[in-house]
Amino acid sequence: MDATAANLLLEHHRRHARDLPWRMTPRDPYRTWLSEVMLQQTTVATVTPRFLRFVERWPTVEALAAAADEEILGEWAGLGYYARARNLIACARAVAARGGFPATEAGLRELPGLGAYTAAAVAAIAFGEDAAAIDTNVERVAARVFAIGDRKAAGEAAKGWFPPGHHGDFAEALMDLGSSLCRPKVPNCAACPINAHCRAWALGCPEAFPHPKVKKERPHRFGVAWWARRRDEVWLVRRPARGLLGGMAALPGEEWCEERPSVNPIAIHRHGFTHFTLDLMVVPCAEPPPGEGWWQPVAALGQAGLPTLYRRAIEAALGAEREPRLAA
DNA sequence: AAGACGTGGGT
DNA sequence: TACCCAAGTCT
Repeated sequence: MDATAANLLLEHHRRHARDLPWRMTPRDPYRTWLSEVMLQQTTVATVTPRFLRFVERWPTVEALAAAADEEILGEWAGLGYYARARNLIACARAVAARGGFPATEAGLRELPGLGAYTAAAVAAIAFGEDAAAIDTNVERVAARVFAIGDRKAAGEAAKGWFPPGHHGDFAEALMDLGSSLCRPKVPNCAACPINAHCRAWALGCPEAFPHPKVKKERPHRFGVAWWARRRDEVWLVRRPARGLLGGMAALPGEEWCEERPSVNPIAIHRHGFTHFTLDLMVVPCAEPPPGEGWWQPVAALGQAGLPTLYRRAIEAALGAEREPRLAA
């Protein structure tokens, strides 16, 4: 592919690169790794404040490795995809135990939570290795530049495009381009530094590449969450370590199912997950259900580390307590 | 290898 | 409103 286009893009990036908090010089492997994991399927706008809190609380991988699981999971609460946080903990401890991050893509790839993309990104950005980090932005930009419909094929084609010695910068250049100009919808091709090298632009249909993903329908499920109150406290539990919201703080409850349970809820919270929609029925009960748990002061619910599902459900229940007439 | 896995913002 | 999508990984 065209080295001219690659150089134009790098030049454009040097002038227009966004000033993001994980882009310090020299690049810190810890911050590079942490930001890359946070950014998996998550926007820069969402990550930025959370990243700053994280590195203020745990400035080094050793500090993170020494923290308790619940503290880290609580700090991750609301960010979603909690397997990332569980892998983050395991990864930090493995890295601390071996005395630092592996400096190669292959070594990084062995760590929990580092897949093909993240291992390449950290190797290239933090260690200067010529590893091609192919993410959805790179796939989309390449799909348009080369007019390739298939995302994965476009990503493969992009590998030969990375300039030797500049893989980290080039990956960031492609990602910034993908988020600012070469957006999924309504790309701003007129302002693109490489539009003269773009086949999709020449064809007059940049939005036709890559081909759209096939969408599948989201089933509906129901859940019961027990609302056990005592003075100014609520009974919370910790969910099982694996699976959906694994290891996170939660309201106690039953297994979720396909049929609407016949209960008398104080509030119903509808929550959209990636692969299904949930109606969580918050049902008052006199005593906490059997099992482990703790009384959480209502005034300190913000420090409970609740994922958004339960934070919202609890807000709805507290609102219903205050305004019974508005209850569903 | 297709499905599980969260959430918030943009349109 | 409803849908699309985001710096993916794991099983």
